Amino acid sequence: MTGNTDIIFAQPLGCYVELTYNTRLSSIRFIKSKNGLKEKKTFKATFELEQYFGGEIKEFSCDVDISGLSPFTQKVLDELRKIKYGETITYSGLAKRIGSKAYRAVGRALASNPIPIVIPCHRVVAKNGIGGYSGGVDLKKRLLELEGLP
DNA sequence: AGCAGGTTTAGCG
DNA sequence: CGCTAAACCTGCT
Repeated sequence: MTGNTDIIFAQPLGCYVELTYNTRLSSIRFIKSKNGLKEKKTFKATFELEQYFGGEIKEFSCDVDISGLSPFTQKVLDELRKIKYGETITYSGLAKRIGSKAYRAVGRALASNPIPIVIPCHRVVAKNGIGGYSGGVDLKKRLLELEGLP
């Protein structure tokens, strides 16, 4: 693998974001380092992400590569991408959408989601609270606020 | 096989 | 009202 990566600074989150590409966008990760990293923008999705953070766009048009994940997980993530900007859904609600009541398994699927934000796992909240998040609940809150949610 | 996970719901103090 | 306990389903070790 060539390991093509882009890096941008996400103002609303207060941290850097690293995007990894293969043939498609394959993974996103958050970098908490305070040291000055160089922003690098070469792929379309990178610009989209930057525009998203700036509130200029609400949806992503780029495709993602989740072929390495299990069928159930892919199904969950695929369904999750249909959740629109500014909307939220509960773990059980999402499970119901794919014809299952495995809300616990849904949480697991989201935890193994390689591409947060583009696959809006932050829009999935617990029925009685905000729920959890791979990159930290604090990060999740900021993402929700960015979309105008309490 | 067994365990743990980004939950949920019901039951008690 | 806040907390503990058991249950559901999947992916991993």
